[in-house]
Amino acid sequence: MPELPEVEILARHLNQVLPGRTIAAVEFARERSLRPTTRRDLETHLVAAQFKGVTRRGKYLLFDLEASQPRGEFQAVGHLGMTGRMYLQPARDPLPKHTALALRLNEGCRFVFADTRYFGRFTLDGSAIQALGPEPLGDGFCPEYLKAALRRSTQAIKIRLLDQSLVAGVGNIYASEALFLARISPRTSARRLNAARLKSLVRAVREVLRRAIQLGSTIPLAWDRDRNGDRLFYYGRETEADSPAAERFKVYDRAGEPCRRCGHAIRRIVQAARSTYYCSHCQK
DNA sequence: AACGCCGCCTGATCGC
DNA sequence: TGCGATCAGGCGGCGT
Repeated sequence: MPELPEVEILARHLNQVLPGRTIAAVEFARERSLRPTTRRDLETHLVAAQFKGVTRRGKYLLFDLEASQPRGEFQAVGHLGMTGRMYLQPARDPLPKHTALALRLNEGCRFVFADTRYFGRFTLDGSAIQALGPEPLGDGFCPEYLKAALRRSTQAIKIRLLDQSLVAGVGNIYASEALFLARISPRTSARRLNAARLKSLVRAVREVLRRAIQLGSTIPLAWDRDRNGDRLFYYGRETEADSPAAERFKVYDRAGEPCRRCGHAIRRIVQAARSTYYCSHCQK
C-alpha cells in the first residue's frame, strides 16, 4: 500500500524519466479514475503538453506540465489509492489489466497508470491538496503544532494520524510503526499526550518515514530500454527485490508474532474499521 | 463540527 | 472442486 515513502520514491523516479517528454494522445482513460476531470478536459489540456517535473505532496503526485500559450503551465494531480502503479513502457506493449490511464508519449513511449481496485486518481483538480496538513518531514510538523492541533481531540491517536489534514502522508502501516517506535499505545486519546510524548511522536513519524524512503530507494528497479536506447523504468512491478518489504516492519501485519523489542505477542485491534498492530507491553 | 459510517473496487482467502 | 461470503483499505460524501 503506497504511503508517503512509496509515493516519494515513485516521484523521484518519474522525475528522472518524464521531464522533456511530450504527450501525443490520451490512449485510454477510465473516466471514473479522472473525476472530477472528464476525459475530454484531460485531452484538451494534456495533448501536446510537455512534462516539466514530478514532485510529491502527502500521498499525492504533482505533475508539472507546460503547454504552448495561452494554456501555459499547469499541474496534474495523481493519487495511487490502494493499488495504483505508474510507469513508462514501450508503446507497442499491451496495456496492463486494470489500466486507469494510458498516455501516448513521443519516441514510442507510453505512460501507464494501472490501478487494480480503482481507488486512485489522475486529475486536473488540485482542491484535495489545499486541505492537506503539514508535510511530516518538514518544519511545520513539530510538537507545538501537534499540541495545538490535538488539544480538543478525544479520538485515539492512531486514528488521528491517518487524518491527512493533521499531517499529510501517514497511512495505516506507518501509523502503527511510528507509534511503536514512540512507545505510545494506539488507543491513547490524542489530547492526553503530554509535550514529551508529542515530541517523541514527531521524531518517530519522521524516523519511520525517512527509513522507509532510504530502504526503498536502494531497491533496484526493473528496467528495459526502448528503441532509442533510453531507459524505461518499471516501478511497482513484481521483482525479486520488491518482496522483502515485510521484514522491515516492527509491528504491522505481525499479529501473534513476538515483539522484536520485548518478545510479547503483537496484538491486532480494529480502529475506525482499520487494523492496528501494537505491542501492549512496550506501548502504554 | 467532530466524528462515525458507508460506498467505491478487485483479488485473495476461507468455510461449506 | 466450486462457489459464495468475507476481508483489505484511502478517502469522499453523508448523516448525526
